[in-house]
Amino acid sequence: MAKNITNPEKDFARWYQDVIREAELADSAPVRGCMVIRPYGYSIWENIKASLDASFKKTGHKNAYFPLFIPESFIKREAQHVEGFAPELAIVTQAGGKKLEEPLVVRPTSETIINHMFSKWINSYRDLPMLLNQWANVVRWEMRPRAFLRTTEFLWQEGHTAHANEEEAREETLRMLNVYANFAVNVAAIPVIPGRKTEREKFAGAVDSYTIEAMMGNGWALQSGTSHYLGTNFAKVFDTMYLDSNNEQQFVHQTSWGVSTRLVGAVIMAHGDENGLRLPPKLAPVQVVIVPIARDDSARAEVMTVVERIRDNLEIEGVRVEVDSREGMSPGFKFNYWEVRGVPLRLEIGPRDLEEGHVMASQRNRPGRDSKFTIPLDSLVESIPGILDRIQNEMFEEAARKRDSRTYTVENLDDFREAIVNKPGFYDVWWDGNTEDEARLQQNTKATVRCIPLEQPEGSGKCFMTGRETNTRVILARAY
RNA sequence: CGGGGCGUGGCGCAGUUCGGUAGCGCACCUGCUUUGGGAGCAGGGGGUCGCCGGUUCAAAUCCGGCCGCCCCGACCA
Repeated sequence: MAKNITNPEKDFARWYQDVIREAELADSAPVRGCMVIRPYGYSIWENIKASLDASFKKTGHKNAYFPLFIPESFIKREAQHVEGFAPELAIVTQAGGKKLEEPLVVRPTSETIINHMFSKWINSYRDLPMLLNQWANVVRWEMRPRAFLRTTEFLWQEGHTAHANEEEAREETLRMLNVYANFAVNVAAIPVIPGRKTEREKFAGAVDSYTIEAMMGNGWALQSGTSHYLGTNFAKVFDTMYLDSNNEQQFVHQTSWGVSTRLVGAVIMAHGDENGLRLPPKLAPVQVVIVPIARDDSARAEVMTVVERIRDNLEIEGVRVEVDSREGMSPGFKFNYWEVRGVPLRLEIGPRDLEEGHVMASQRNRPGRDSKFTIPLDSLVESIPGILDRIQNEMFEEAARKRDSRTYTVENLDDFREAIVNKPGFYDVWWDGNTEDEARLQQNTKATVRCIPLEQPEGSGKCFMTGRETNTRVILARAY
């Protein structure tokens, strides 16, 4: 059992904070709710960024940057938008030593300022679609911050697109949701359920919101990415119009979509175990750590020659590798050090291995003795990429198994009330409720409708809350 | 904002009841010995005890006020 890390079975929230501290992912800042992302945590975010950014570019988007400050009046133009965001705005009223004519909002999201600019840049149907993305920080003064999951300031990307008609915009909305789902599954090794948000849960200002919902280690849900069809809601209040081929003015149809540093939290909570972090190789800042073992100087020299050659060859293969040659620390200490940090693969190389012609390897994702195996020295370098792939796959399979084994169903609210406490997880139920039913559900159980999965089964049944016959199933869960 | 808890070297805590020279573990520094699952010994550095005020010969400790943090809830990427 790892020192300084609470058992996740006993206290999951505490475990989460312990892992963040011990793995040196982040530290709290002097301002409440704000977080310093430390180098190791930040490099996980950089890997997330690099992967998504490539996908955005592949789907035709270009990066741009819009300002941090937004005139307060912009936020107020779209009724739903202002209602949703007003309570959590940080507003600058004074600057340059005097009171400002108009207060400036520190952006909570950029739909408004982007529409302001789009309305200048878009004139003709030939300007469409306009496909932009920005990597930025935003500020939302939430009541209950949690590291990575809900910080006052957070880093994210927000895509903003404008299209000639509803069909194209809706297609874009789902295309980007799919980009997120693919990232979650193939890169973060986290299974997700893509679905539509209910009226109650959708983005302030959207016509429809879509989400990917992931399950964390305690059975709670985490909304891990969202994609919105905004319709013409913002276009109408910002006059974002174009001239169509019939010489008629039309409003653009828009989308916005985003993922944030919350994804780092998702990776921690979906994969971590009682010994700390476990990182999927595709996101791990260090994919392979080599711990050289030597009793004396002459052994060390011999071992290091081999270790350095292996490191250089792995680097040529594109593997992110680090040699832990720190002196005065025992091998056992180093093993634990890198395990807490979730490094997927460890190689131990000492005089004994050189004699026997192999190295000892340990896969972080496997428990106990199963984690250790040997790799022949002469085929070491070429076998590593395959092992990393194997770890990546095993981690996804394990997360999927865990998720599936904690996905249940119930027939009525009373059963659910008990079930969600005794067996936290996803509840896949028939649903025909309205917004009031959702509110009642949350009051009674603290759970919410996470999404209406895009994939719906055949047939019908009785809504677990209203008893009405329906052909819609939804996922219920407690959520972060 | 409601309910609970807590502020004492970097981290975790004891000391507060009953006022009397600020302590322990980990971490850190130096040296020697160690190194295949969180090394040992010796020496050493670091704290105006959250802040302000009061009582007192004397306050981490008693009194008054303030501030902050954490956890649980309402809100949310």
